[in-house]
Amino acid sequence: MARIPDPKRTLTLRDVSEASGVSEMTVSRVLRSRGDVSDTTRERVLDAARRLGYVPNKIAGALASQRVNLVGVIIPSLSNMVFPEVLTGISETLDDTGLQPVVGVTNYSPEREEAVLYEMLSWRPSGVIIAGLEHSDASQAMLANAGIPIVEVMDIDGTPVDSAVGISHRRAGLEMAEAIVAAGYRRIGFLGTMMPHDHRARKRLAGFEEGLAKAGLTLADREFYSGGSALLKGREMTAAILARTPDLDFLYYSNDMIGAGGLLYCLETGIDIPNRLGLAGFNGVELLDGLPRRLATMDACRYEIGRIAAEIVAGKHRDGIIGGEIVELTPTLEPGDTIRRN
Amino acid sequence: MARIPDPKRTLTLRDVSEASGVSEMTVSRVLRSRGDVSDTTRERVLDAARRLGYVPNKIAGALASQRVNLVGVIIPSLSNMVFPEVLTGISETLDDTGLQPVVGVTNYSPEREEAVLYEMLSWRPSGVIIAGLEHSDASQAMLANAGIPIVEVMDIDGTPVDSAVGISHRRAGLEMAEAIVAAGYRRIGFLGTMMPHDHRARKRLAGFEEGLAKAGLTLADREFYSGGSALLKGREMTAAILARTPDLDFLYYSNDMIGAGGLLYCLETGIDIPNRLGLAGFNGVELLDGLPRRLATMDACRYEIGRIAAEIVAGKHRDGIIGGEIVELTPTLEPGDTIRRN
DNA sequence: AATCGCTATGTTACCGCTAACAACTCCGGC
DNA sequence: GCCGGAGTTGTTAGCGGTAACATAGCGATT
Repeated sequence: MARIPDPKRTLTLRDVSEASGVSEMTVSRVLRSRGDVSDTTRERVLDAARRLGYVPNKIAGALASQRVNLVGVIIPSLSNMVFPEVLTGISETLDDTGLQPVVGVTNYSPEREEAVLYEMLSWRPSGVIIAGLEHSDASQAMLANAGIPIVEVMDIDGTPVDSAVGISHRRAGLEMAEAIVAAGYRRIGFLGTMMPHDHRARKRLAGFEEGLAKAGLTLADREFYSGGSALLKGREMTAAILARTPDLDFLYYSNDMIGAGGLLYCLETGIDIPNRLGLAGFNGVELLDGLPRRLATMDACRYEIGRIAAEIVAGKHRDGIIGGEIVELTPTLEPGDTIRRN
Repeated sequence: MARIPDPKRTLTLRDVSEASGVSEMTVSRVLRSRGDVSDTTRERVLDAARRLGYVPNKIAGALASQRVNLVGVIIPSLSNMVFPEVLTGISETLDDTGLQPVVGVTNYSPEREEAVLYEMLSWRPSGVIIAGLEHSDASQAMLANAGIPIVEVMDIDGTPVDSAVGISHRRAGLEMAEAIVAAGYRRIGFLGTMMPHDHRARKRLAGFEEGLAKAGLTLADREFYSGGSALLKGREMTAAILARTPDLDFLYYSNDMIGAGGLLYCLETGIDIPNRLGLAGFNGVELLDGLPRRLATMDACRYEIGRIAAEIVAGKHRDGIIGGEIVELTPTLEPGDTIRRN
């Protein structure tokens, strides 16, 4: 174990510089591998730094260099399965850029989003990736004036501040409706969350109803929930909606988790899936692979969204282009075993 | 929209000070609500700051004040369900302390843990919450010399650097074994992950075998996996182990997710649960509530662990005590419907 | 009226590091 | 022998705030 000169005070460049007999500047150069330093000096410095257990102070470094290797990532929730996957895409892409993601969670609250954004911008990150296109006026203003790359992710139905990467949830809902109608279902129910700030779920529903309307149909019934175990809620809601409107022949769930609950419920109850009743969810979560039947769903391109957003922030996506990019990904319908095949 | 003097340059205290006709120091005082400032001045400053869209620079502030309102949180994974819940406990508790969590993910790799820790410490956080008690020598040294509160969470079977909050996974395994033996099961199989760095899963298994040994039993068979959809893997592994060792009468899963997969498989196959075959998992995840039967499990006190860890870092847990606290929580066995009742 | 004690505000000196530039060494080429 | 340039190291001046202390204003006290 190295001998620590003064256990109370934290080490600075000066300590390393004194321990190795060179100037602070040279130590700084060695530790950042920047500029020319002779091999012997480098070794001596690295040795001293290691021996002392020196950890650089990025606060001072960032202030002096006006450069911060942080990227703010603002998402509504961590318990949703969806966002961790976006994060994975971001992290992996950022890994070889020297940039580091810093995550903030808003719980679908615009006020918290504003607070989190303010806090993040006060650390002067080199970019921000934020879920959704809907933000408070103050948040919009902060994003617009931040002077750094901003990427709004998940959704492209709207006008981004700067860049955007995502899918059209309106279209996702619409296409699902078309597929369901094409499969011959007519009495269709919707089950989803009650969250007023989940704009993407709202847009999917709007697109879905639009798709039904094209075929002259409307939703036969709907059921909403908030909070609790999604799988359990899926069961309960399915039981409730079927009790209320027994002649439904299709249930569209706003996410796979409640869809999976509904699927389990129907299988137990002995309902003939997909003939008597069809089911579909949204997201394409991995979890579904382990279910007794494969729930029809639509992939949300989560990993890909994260990857591209990170590339844009890092300036690696189409070199030269600085901002204002809009990347629309197209989700694919996975019919699974819960929609009739024609 | 406010008129921005110079769109290129980012705003500083000086801009606000000039716009409001007071010194930078007074602006600083207003924005931090520290010290006495007259109401008229305060209003004038706040107005100017709002009008300009000023966002304070915490980098400069932190350097000058030697105070950083960040708490580093280092966890192995986000896709595990378990850690997001710990995070929730941490966030909620930190919320009214002015402290802010910053999350780093290691993917169960000691090397990445070391890198993430180094990166975090270089931002001089006011505390670190880190999962597990096993770290590389370098990581241990960094933690020991950081001069800030360190809380190692999840596990208490070992020696913490500073404080620790968690459960004894050894004992959790042992108690589960005792319960299973008491229920009359004798041919017991284990199914778990192959990750060599998941020390907690390893300790649970060790405790479990210890518990079996007390009754003169040993594991009849075992099956490991890595990667992929846990639910699906649970199915596959269950099929595999039962094919190989058909006379097993109990399956102990290292986590609820694979346990749930196993449960679904067994129900489909028509195996008599819990009489012909008993099942148990670990964690007590909310997901289980939606399953056809309630899987036996043991709660890992995730939320509580997060809450207490955050309190310790914030200095709110037993005021006066600075560090070196060890808090052991005791998980409770939830027998569910998959262990025979006597 | 001089003194005291507040409150409200300003001034100065850093925090720990890095950009920019200066300086010095050593080498070969003319 | 002098010069130019490359390679290496040092010096200086901030980056944008805040702690600590200084100062000004003003009513109350004696």
